[in-house]
Amino acid sequence: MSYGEVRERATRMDSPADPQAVGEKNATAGVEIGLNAAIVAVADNEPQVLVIRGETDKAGATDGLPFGPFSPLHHRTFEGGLRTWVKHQTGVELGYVEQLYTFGDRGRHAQAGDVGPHVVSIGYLALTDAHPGSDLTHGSWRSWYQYFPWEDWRRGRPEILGSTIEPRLRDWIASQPATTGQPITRQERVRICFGLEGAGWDEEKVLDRYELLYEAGLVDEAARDGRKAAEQWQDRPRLGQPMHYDHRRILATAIGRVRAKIKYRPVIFELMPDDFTLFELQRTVEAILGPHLHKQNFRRLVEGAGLVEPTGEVKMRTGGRPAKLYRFRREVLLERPAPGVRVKPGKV
Amino acid sequence: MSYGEVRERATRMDSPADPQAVGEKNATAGVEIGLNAAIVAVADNEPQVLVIRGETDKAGATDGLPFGPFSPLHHRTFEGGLRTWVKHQTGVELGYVEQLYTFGDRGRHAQAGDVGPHVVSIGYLALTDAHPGSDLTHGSWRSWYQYFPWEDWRRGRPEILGSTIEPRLRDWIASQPATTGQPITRQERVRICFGLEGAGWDEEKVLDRYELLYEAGLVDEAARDGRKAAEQWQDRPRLGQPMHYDHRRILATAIGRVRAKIKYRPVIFELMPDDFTLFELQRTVEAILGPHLHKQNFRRLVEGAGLVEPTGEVKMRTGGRPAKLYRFRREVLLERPAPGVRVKPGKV
DNA sequence: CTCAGCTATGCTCAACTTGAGCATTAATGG
DNA sequence: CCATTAATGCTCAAGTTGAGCATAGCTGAG
Repeated sequence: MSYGEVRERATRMDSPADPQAVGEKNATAGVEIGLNAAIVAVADNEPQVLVIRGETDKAGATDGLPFGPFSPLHHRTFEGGLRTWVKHQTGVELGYVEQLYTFGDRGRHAQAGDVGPHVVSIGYLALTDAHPGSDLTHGSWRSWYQYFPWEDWRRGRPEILGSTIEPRLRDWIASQPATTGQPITRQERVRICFGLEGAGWDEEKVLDRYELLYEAGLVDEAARDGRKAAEQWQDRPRLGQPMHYDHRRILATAIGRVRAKIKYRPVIFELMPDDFTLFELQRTVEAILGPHLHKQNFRRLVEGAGLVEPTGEVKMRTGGRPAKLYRFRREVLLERPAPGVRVKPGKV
Repeated sequence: MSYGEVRERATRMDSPADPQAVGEKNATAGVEIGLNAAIVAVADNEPQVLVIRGETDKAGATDGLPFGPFSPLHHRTFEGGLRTWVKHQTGVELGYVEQLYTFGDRGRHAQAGDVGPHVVSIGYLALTDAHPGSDLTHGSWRSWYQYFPWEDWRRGRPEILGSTIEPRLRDWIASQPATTGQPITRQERVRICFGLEGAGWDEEKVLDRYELLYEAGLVDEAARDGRKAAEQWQDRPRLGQPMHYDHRRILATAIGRVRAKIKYRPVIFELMPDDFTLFELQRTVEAILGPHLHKQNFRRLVEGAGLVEPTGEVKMRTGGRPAKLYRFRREVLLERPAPGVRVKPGKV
């Protein structure tokens, strides 16, 4: 299957304020299609995302997701186009690829005052077991929790929630106009999204949380897009590192999707080497999901679901008793309708 | 929130072979954006989808989904654009709206030999409790099982599976080239998708089943798109009514998505009147999902999940004992992280 | 060489959920 | 008034889940 020739070109990240820089062939049109990919790997128990470093603005360097124009003349399918330019641009061979969402809202994506060609970006999630640090020609790997520090619950509830996010959200709640016609109050939205007042943290609501922070004017992107920011919080610490355009939103979508997906599809193995110990698998799942999992139950779950089989080897030097090595059992795809790591967050 | 003025225009369905008919402003471009909506309602215990009748070809009239071009000049958001033109075109006020997928594969969407402007269509799912038969200005309501008869398991396993689909698929399996490099055989794909040999029917795999039938050349769209069809099956009965372009594929995506969604989001109530009996609710869920549900357990589930509350009224003339009327409990959204009708198909 | 320390792995148990069916209640139509 | 038809209530066995105790088998310090 040939997807046609591919133009190599710098990523859009190199010229973020210049909409004309993309898609010469389509420049006269009202609409251009761009593909954005959240490319995810796990290394050293950290969920890594491939970002392109942008130029430095007053707040420091701003990262963005890899971006490539889609030209129907060169690519037969979106996914084919994506795989090709990601390979050319970054050297990374993608494994699992899934379309996330098509973003086209004016005012959210574009810079303020944009009246030029409209860019519709199709967000993709891609998983790979590429070793971070290997042959990247552009871009670099970053922990996704840099951009979403409140999503990392592996060492318990993240500091930033109590210290910074909650106070700011309380202000936002307090400033709600009395004459609200909203079906649901700010207070209740915050409660649900952030699991306050006993509501429980739902690790899949990554996008909801980000959008709420955006709406409350608490992430840098909000101010940049012209949204009235919460004045009193203009100073540090800011809530996670911002990204170009709506890329952090796309990343939030991606994180939420992987977190949901690993529960009913064995995509976690896209992020693992061929052989692994059950605890390594658990660490990877925890890296993705955020919270700690109960070790013995995780083991029971994974083995019971027929997701893995022992290789017969053991891994020594674990720091304790040697651990059996396992591999993914592909046959599980033929046996169960929705195989996945059906974990629900428990205790350490 | 104003989405700007909207051009009223005939749906693309009126001129299916004329790619130039859409998006005058963008005609010079390589890419145009179209929005397709699978608009779903339930009436008389049938899941209905709003279709536009196309002109008659040799196989009879071919239906299509409502289609509207997206112009960034006129609409601020995709969803806003969608709601507006659906309202103008068909008179239907949409309730719940959700983006499904962006389709852009050449050769699948387009007519054979298409080298003109490329159309990227963004598929949407919309739910409404509009009464079929009410003020439709264009389009008409059709049971979605017209297009997917094998998905209707309410009266047991559909006839068409054993009588027609299985024999044809067996031929397809038998004709698999021996030198296959596929990781998974045709036989196993069929087994998983169609729940053969004890694999169990998964009502959410609507798209997988349709795509497999397409690949096997067993749906009319496959032959139309130039795919080598299974010669011996050119005659009737054909497998479900075909649709224009890739619209049946979009509808399959929509059906699969609703079937999955109602299990963890209370979207089923978008399809219900304000007050209803639990059995009416069950019938609606069954219409969507396909299979029969265990009545007492359904009741336990729905009440136990806090999804509904009694209105205090009863409905007489049920044919037996009067049934209590219930309404949707909106508060459930604030109480549970993922409220929905968590049914799993059981027996009658 | 031995034991403390550490991780892997095995096993148990109570609480809860789920699938299925029996039993009872309350209308309707002749 | 009774047979019929639904609606509704309840029980029970089997399976799942959350949590913790217990044992196994390395490594490194002393």
